[in-house]
Amino acid sequence: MTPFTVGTRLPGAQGRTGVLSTPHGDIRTPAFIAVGTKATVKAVLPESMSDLGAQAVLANAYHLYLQPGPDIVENGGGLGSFMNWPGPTFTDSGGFQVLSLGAGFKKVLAMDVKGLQSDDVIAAGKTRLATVDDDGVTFKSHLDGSKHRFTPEISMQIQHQLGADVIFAFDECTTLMNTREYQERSVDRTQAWAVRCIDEHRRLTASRAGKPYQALFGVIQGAQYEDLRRQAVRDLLPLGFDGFGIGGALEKENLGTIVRWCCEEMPEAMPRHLLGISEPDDVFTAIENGADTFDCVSPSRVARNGAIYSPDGRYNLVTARYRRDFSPLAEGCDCYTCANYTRAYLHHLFKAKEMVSCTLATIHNERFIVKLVDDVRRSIEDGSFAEFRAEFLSRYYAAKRLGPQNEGPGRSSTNDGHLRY
RNA sequence: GGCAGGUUGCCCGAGUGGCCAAAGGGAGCUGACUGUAAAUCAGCCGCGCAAGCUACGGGAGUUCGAAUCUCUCACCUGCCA
Repeated sequence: MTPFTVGTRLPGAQGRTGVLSTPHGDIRTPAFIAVGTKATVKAVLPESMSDLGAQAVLANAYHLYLQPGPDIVENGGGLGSFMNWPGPTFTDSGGFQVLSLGAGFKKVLAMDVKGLQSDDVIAAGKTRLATVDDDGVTFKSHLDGSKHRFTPEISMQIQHQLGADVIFAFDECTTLMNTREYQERSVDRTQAWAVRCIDEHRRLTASRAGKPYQALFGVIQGAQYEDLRRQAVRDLLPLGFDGFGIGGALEKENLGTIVRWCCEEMPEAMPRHLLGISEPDDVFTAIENGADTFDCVSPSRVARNGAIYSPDGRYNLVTARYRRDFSPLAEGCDCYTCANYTRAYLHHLFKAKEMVSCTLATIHNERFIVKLVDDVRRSIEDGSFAEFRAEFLSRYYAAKRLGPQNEGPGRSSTNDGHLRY
C-alpha cells in the first residue's frame, strides 16, 4: 500500500512530480518538509507555517521521547493534534541522534581530520553520549544525563505513539570518516534493524486497528560507496516499506550521484525522502535525481542566527551594512515578513535580541525554500526545469562569483563540502 | 574639618615592580550553520604592513625596568565630627 502517485516525469533523469497521500492530506511533490523537532517549528506558529505554504512537518522521536514523552503526545491526540498542525506529519526515528550524540561529527573536526579514517570520532569539546551495538543504541539524555536505550522495536513503539503519518526505520548514520569496513558493517546493521522495524511496525499496526495508517520508510545508508548504496536498496526492497529515506554521510559534490544510485534501484512508485537537505543548489540536484520530499533544519536554524535567503544568495542580516536598509528581506518575496517589515527593522530586532526577530526571519526563510520547491515542481510540469535551474542558480551565486568586494547580499564563502545527517 | 578608599582600553572590571598592549565580561566587527545537544558556535577587537608607537586620571619623581612605589594636583566614594 504505497499511497504515492507519479505525475510529470523529468526527461532523462529520475526526477518527477507526484502526490503523496496521507491520512492528514496530500503532499504535492517535490515538497520541502519543514522540521519541527520538538513538535514545533522553532519560533513559528503552525498557522504561520500553513500560511507560508508548508505542506508537512517533521518531528523527532528521540527528542519527543525524552520530552515530554510519547505517552503525553499520544494522549494529546498524536503529534499533529498535540501541536495543532492539521496537515501531514513525519517523525524521524532517532537514528541520526546516534550519530550526533555519539560521534558529534562537526565541521571543525572534519577539517582537522580530513583524510583520516576513524571509526571512533568525537568532535572537540563534546562528550560521547551514545554507543551503538548490533542490538541497538545506549545513550545518555542530553537533557539530564539519564541513561536510555533505543532498539528498532522501541523506536517503532515510540513513533507509533507519536502517531505521525510517515515514520522512519531506525538506522545507523555514519560519517565520511568511518572506514569502508565500518560502512559495510553499518549497512548490514541498518538492514538487520530494518527487518526488525518492519516486523514491529506490522505488529503495532495490527494491534492498533482503527488508527490512521502510518507509512514506514526504510532508510538507505552506504555513505559514498555506489555498491553499498545500491545493495542497501536491493536488500530493503523486499521488506515491503512504503517508501525510502536516503540518509547518511556524503559530500555535497556527490549528492546528486548518490541520490541517483538509490533511486535507480527503486520502483518508480516508491516515494523517496532525502533526509536533511535544503540548500537551493542541493534542492535542484536532489529533485533532478529523484527525491520527492526532503526536510532540513537549515532554513529555520540559520534564520534564528540572522542569515536570510534571497534570490541573490544567503546573507547575514546582522551585519552592519543593513542597519539603514529599509527594503524587504528579499526582492519579490511574497512572505508575511517581507510584506510588512524591512531589513533595518529586523536588523534592529536581532541586535536587540528581541524574540520576534527569530519568528520573522524563520517565516521568511521557510517561505523561501517552500516557494523554491513549489517553483521547481511547476517547472517540471511545464518542462522548464533546466532553464529555471540555470536562471535561479546563476543569480543566486552571482554575488559570490563577483567576489567579496561586490555589493548586494551574497555568500562570501562556501562550506567545507561535507554534509552531515 | 578628620580618617579611609578609589580613578585601568567604547562600557563594566581583574591586575599592586619585569612573564602587561594589560585577565574576564559586555558592546562592536566578521564568519559559519544541510534527518536541531543551536535565539548557537568560531574568529577579530589601541594605532601601524612592519620595525615600532601611544596607553592604566594630570604632572613630577624613584628604579636597569612602573598600571603597580613616592610626591603633588584634580575629581569620586565611604565612615567620623
